[in-house]
Amino acid sequence: MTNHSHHSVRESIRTRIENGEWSLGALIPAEKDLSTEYGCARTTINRALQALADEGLLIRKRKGGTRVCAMPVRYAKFEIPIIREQVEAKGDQYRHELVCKKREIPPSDIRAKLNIEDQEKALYLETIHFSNSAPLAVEERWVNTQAVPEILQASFDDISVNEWLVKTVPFSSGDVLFSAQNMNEKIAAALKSDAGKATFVVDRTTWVGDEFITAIKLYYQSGFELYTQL
Amino acid sequence: MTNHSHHSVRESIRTRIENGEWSLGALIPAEKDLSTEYGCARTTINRALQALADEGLLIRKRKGGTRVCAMPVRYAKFEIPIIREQVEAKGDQYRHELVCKKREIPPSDIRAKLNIEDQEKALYLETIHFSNSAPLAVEERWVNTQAVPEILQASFDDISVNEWLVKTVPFSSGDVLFSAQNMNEKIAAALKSDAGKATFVVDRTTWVGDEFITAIKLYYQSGFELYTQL
DNA sequence: TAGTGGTCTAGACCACTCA
DNA sequence: GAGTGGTCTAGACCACTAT
Repeated sequence: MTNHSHHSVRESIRTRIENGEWSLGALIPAEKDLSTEYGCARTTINRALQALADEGLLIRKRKGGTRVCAMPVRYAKFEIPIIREQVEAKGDQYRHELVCKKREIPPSDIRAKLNIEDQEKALYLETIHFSNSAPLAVEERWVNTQAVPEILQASFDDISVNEWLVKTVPFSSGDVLFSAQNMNEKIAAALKSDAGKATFVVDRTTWVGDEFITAIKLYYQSGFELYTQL
Repeated sequence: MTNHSHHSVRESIRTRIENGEWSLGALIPAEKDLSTEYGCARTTINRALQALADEGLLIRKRKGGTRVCAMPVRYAKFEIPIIREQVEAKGDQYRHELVCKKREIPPSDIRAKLNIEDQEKALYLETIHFSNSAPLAVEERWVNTQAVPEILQASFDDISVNEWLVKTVPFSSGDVLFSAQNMNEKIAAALKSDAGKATFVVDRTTWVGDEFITAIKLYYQSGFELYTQL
């Protein structure tokens, strides 16, 4: 086989693994042997195998060689969606409504998450997101104003808080917690639903470097689904 | 700066982006210029920039050059967990109970998902997963026995259906749907909870090549959380 | 058409780790 | 110590696309 391109080599190896040519945990040929077999440079084989190792299909060790992963772990990768885009992707019209904006001392769990000192105030914002004038999600957000003082001057008539932050601190890190909860009275009222209905909850904390920016809790309308692929 | 390694170059560029040296959508220097600046081969720069492009931080076009992504999209990546490991990772003891196993014609939505013909039977399995003898999740699973006929001979005393499938068809593709639902009477009974409580639902379809293997619906105990990082 | 990224090569050296 | 993967280099050619 004379195959030139790390893509084709990668897919070829992937197919051979899926077809069971090498079983779980088995050693596959060394890079130099594969480079002979495929008739290309070792660099090309290396590139292909590294990609498969990144995917979790292979495990590679110097001297130990390359093995088919014995405990294949499936990773799912999905976008943390911007709600406006979620809505507009469906062809619906997006709208949001800021229902609360105040500066006050956050509760202790938020203080801990955002690393805010005891008597320090933060900005609290509550937004309802609409899809075709039906409420899609309620957003409760605390912003660490020490980290992003400019936000106190921003108005959120045109863009949502989230979009403002994405533009201002675009490359942040974060963690996310998904769960299912029963709506309380307040959330149910905002979503024009009934208390007790199941709501998909996304709880997210965001930081840049070692500064915590914001903590968000999103309650989605009942029936909401998050899709992804393996 | 004389820096030799695509890792360090990658992190250096990442930091420069995060620090706003190049703004959203801005053009960054061409590979050959960066290779001069960093004092390394163009290949090394290429490797670093490709990695950042994979992450979604950069957008690259031939002739058009490399730009900081104007609409940064955050990706979350997480493992599709094997329940046993989820449980044992917490130091708890795992146990499962097969409460139903039968061959019958699946409902139409399952037939569509698994591409099963109208009068064809499939295998239905219902399992309860326990963590320290407290029910953690209920699993409803349909298996396409035309794709995996060996499963009819397997007993599931030691390992769960999921683990059997992972071992037998390790490298499958799939899609996943997360949602929040209110427990119905049956699920609530299995989880020793109450009907109406919110349950985190994972709905997953798995295939190999163009053959559909299995469709799973997992109902998690109320309070369950799925964690991931950005 | 010219400039950019995409890729391949051949060779080299290093780092790790198994025996 | 020896065999494996990890990485870098310098040069080359190609593919795409903005102008």
